[in-house]
Amino acid sequence: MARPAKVSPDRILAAAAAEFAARGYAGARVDRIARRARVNKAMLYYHFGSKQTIYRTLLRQVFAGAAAKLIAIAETDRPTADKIDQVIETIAAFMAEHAFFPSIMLREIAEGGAHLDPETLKALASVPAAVARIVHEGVRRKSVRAIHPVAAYFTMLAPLVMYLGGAPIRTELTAQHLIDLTALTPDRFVRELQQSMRLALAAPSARRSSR
Amino acid sequence: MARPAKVSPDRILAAAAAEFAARGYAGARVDRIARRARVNKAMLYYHFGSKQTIYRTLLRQVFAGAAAKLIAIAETDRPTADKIDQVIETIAAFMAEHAFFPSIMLREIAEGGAHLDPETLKALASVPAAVARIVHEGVRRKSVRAIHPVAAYFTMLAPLVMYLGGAPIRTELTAQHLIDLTALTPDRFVRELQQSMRLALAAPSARRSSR
DNA sequence: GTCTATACTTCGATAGAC
DNA sequence: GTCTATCGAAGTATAGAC
Repeated sequence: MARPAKVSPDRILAAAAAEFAARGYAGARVDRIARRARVNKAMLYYHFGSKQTIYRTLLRQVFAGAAAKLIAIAETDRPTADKIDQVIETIAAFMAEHAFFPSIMLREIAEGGAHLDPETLKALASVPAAVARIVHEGVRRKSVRAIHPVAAYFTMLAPLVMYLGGAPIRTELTAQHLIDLTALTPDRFVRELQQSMRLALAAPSARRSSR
Repeated sequence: MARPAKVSPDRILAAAAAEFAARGYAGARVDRIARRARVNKAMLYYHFGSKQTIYRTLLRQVFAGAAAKLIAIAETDRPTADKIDQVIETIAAFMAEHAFFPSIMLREIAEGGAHLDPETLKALASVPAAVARIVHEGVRRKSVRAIHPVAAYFTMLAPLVMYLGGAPIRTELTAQHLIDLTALTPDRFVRELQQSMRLALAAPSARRSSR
């Protein structure tokens, strides 16, 4: 559902992703989605039936895609510290590939899931669930300090989502000379975050290493 | 601009805060703001002139309020580690007092500042600026490890914003039995985050303490 | 499957009486 | 300052020809 997309529904979903990310559910315009997808608006209703259905289909796909990658990491049998490193890297890569994902995630959290049906909510929930599972295992094995897995989830992924989703406003703030972002590339940000999380989550016995 | 509010404009701003937080700029309805504020819609236009002006006025106030608290912390002469602890605590308290703040912040980041004028952008920028200043000072004094101050800002505050702003959706996920939030109160979350940040940001020489 | 034209609704904003 | 009534624009969705 990413960039190429030859079939109508896929092109529509790709266009919808950009529109919903930039404007939010309420701000998104069906006409604009149709135009961006280069399909007639009637086609869009022919395939999906409503704006809401497009939105839910899109979110279900993207949450399921992200969760699948995290679950694959969880099922590895590597040390938890490595898995956490991978979670950060993998989500960063996923968001780089699906640039609309951070914005939509930020908006949906703020929205309280108002536009989501139970199935889509379930897909959304599988993301923190997968991360929490990894952290929980680490805590059980005493390689991660005693922390609530959901607290760890937010500590790990919220910075990533807000940093990557905040790219447009940072551009704006930089243009107005209101903030100094010298040398903070996305790549460096990811490495800084990995480092911070290694330090923040390591069990006391496992501390000292900073790689 | 918080809860009590006797004068019309203040009541309008308080109502607008709730409406914008719950629905976003595009989703917010002027009629609903007027109703919530128990003023006639015409009064609302009499005082503010447009939906956009209400939004900008609100955001300028709230960002300035948050930044003021952070600047006060920055100007203290306590150890940086303590200041960082205080930043987390203070922002958490500020968001508890202004429950609409996290949602609006999440939305505005996703929106890329589309509805903001330069002055409001400046108010927004003063929040990360204050935090970055504290971190930068710590790095200079070698009590904080070498990290980009803006990276540290996101690592510290994004979890707080997403966790607190995500309260509605967590309620939803909990009701559907899709996530386990046993024992993760906001208070515990704040303490976990403070702990994580102490571990993540301490300079190598200053490590070992976990209080 | 595809398109044009349009029905129906909602919403931001204002006119104008008091 | 306050209210009622309403305008005009914009938006989702659909009917119906091809």
